[in-house]
Amino acid sequence: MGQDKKISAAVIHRLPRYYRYLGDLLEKGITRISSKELSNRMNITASQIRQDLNNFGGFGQQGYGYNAAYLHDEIGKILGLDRSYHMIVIGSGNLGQALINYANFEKRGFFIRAAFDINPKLVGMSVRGIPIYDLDEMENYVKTHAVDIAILTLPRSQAPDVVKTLCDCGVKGFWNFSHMDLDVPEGVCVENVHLTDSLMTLLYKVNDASHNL
Amino acid sequence: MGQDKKISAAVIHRLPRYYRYLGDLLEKGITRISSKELSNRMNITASQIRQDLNNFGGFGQQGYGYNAAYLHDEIGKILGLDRSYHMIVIGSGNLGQALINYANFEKRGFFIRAAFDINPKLVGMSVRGIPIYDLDEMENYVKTHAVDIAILTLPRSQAPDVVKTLCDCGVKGFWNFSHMDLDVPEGVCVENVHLTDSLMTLLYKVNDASHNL
DNA sequence: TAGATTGTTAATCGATTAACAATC
DNA sequence: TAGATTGTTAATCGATTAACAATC
Repeated sequence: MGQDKKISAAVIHRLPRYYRYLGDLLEKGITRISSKELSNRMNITASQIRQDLNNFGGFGQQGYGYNAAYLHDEIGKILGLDRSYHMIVIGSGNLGQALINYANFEKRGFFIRAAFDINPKLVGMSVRGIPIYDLDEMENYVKTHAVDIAILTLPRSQAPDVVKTLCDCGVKGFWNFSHMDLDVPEGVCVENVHLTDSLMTLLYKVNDASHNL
Repeated sequence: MGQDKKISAAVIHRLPRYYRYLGDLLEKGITRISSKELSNRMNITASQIRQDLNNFGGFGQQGYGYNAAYLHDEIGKILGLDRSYHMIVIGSGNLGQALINYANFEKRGFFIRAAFDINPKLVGMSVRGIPIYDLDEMENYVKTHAVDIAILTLPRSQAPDVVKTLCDCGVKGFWNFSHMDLDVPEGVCVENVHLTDSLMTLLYKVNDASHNL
């Protein structure tokens, strides 16, 4: 990416949010934005915005601010949105199918190419044109097709075996919706979406707020 | 919750993970665990575990460690899992229905009581026994039923109006899957699940890892 | 030029880690 | 009692915020 020093997780997690806000600005026809103005909209400090961006380069201009379209585009490149990705869904139940049906992914260049399941009722079906194959065929599929990312929407008990197989086949990215932390080799990346954990966090906040009335 | 000093977001986000690991230990029949042993399993430091827990009280015993069942139970109480919650789903498309179908929520005491949508094809249907009502009926429903949490799985354009109405009716918790940051009054809590942001974060990591080969 | 706002260095704040006395 | 491990204080580390010189 050009930058050398290690970027902290906190910064990386803010990048998609910057990207989203800049996209919104463009839709509203706003072409120019200062860190001050963006900080007001995003509820963070202008200093943090400038620090974050300067991890990757100087995208602004003194006295002017940032060109929204240019900055949007540059953050897109930093995130890797300037190319497309092949994805597969492992576990084609409700959540897996919901993700397959989410058409917006394609606009961003995320293409779900195949889905897998062990349930004979699902195998052979297709969802929005995406075929659901038997899980037994997964290994062969991954060996014969380029797969950038595996989306794990399967029960946790099955996750470790599947992950092992996919790692052995060279899959480097896992978007993990199974309620389990994965053990992967060096160089393999995991992003967890632990829905139950997320909901519990909300409960804590709601209860805490009601106690502090 | 008894504790007085403010608990940081970092700690709160780790609580469900502790809860999950302790539940796993119990399933394996492990009754006793030291912070050292737990730190090995969770890949964090023992020091952090002890610091985190001591925000809420002293749950362990010198020379012994922690009783897994007791600690699990106590963290459950801290999270508010000792009571049940009424939830509604706003936006009953693929993702909304997938969440309704996720039966595990009920085991934890999270009950989805009703769903809403504007799509006439969905209104009148029911999913796993949960009725889908017209969005117009939402306000009346919330005024006549106890609703702890609203799950927002609707397009972002519709989110602000719905949130305004629900806040006015006294809903205090939002589990937000719409691709937008919500503006809510003091005392109302939001937990965001920004799926696209999450996927972009994964892309960054995957690309970064491949550059550093 | 004068005004605005960046990029960047320095100061502050908070979170994590280390250390150890207390104690089971 | 001796050994183990907590609860808690102190040290370190990193992230956020503030400040300001550079410059468009």
